[in-house]
Amino acid sequence: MRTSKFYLFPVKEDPNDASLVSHKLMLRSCMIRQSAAGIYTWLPLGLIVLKKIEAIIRKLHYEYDIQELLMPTIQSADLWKKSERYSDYGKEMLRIVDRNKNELLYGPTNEELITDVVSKDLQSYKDFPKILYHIQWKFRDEVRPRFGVMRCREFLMKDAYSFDIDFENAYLSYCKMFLLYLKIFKKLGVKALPFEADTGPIGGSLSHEFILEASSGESEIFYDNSIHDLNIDNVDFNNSSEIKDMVLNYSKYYSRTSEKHEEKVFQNSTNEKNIIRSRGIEVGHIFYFGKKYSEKLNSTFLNDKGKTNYIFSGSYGIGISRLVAAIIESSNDDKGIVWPIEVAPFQIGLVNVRKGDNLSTEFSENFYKSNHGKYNIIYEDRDIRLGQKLNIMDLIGIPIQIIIGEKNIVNNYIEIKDRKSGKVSLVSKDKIEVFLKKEYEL
RNA sequence: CGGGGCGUAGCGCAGCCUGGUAGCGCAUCUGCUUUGGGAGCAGAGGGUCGAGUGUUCGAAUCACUCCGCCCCGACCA
Repeated sequence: MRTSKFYLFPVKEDPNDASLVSHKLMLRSCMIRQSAAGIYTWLPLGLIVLKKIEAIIRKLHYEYDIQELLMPTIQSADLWKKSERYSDYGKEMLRIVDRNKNELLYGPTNEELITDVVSKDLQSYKDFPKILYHIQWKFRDEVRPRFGVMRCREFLMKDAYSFDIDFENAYLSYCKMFLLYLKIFKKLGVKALPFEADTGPIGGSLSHEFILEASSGESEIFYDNSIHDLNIDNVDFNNSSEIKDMVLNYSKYYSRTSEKHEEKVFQNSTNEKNIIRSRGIEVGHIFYFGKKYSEKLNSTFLNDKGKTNYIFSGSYGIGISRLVAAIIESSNDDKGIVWPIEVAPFQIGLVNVRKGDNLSTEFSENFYKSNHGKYNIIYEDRDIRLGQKLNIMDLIGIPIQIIIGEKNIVNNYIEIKDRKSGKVSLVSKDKIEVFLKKEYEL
């Protein structure tokens, strides 16, 4: 993408309405625009990031046979009355009445709906297990929306739902999702840890929150620092006992949110030098709730003895729109956003220092034309001052900045700047690909 | 839902107390000069001062009502 064509209107000054760094940077970098309290428009730059996160999540779900579907944003109140959550969910739920005076609602979550959908198809024990997910906009009428897309009313969530024949299998699904979530966050370049958590209005008996450590986070967390040493890279997802053992390994280390925190247990189970008390942003939440919804909605199947049983379920959410803000919150500096390369809107920022210099412009044009299919490039091709070009690249957090200027190009060199470290490398123009491969595995 | 603050040009703000028909910086447009980290000079365009009602000869300014947004707390993905 050329900046001369891209919808990008960065601003220098901090917006008045924002207090959180991520919120300020998202507004300044032209990623989002507010439309009402807790409701935002995603502008091209922001949407690219959102889509990148979606793509990574989709890919990993697909690898583990978890299939995507798409449920509506608007749901009928009937199912919610059956599950008795129509009244329980309270004012958080946005209620709508249609022209025929039918009660509808803008979905805050989808347990009822998906349970209803699958119960018509999953009739035999042979049809299990199944895990389905969708990526859909949700609406929760927050008491106090704040911090930009961090706590907004309309937000994008990936929510998955597992269906099993008994507790044993349902627990295995839970464990699979537990590890999958760790995998996803790692792939996103984000350090999120699992914490024992409250189940809230979703209900159930087993629950973990995945939290990204950040001082501005709303969750208070307590954990054993050794949990960082655990590594899931070599777990075989086709081996049930390996999966369960790995989750068990995690549960050996103390890691709880404030709702579940017990100071004495913490101190007795954790080596003093490993005690971490901190804050963080909840980016994922998984629940096991068994028959809670299948009983209310009468979702049953026949087991191998021909007997009718209720389906066992769990649900698994990742706040995609919140993740965007959370990543920025944990990765920024005084110049702006520092994207992990995995989710950066563009991997490479190609900066032509001076449009008037023929050699630089010719090389920049050629490099862009022959490489924008291979790499994700934003090409600064405008005739503006260098300071602006570089500051914008830094603000919007482009990880690799290739700078083409007359001083170096006459000697067949270009500069490659690393956004995170600020390190600038002088690279021969024929060795760019080698350099990118070696340094960034591109 | 309790407490506080704010609403004036695309953005950030001043003006309000003490009423007299709106100003600054950034951004935008034009011209010239500049050109390796958000340039300089000269000029230009852009505002029913959140909405309504009232007081007044006269309201951005005073009073009342409403709306919107932000922050702190309680609550929550």
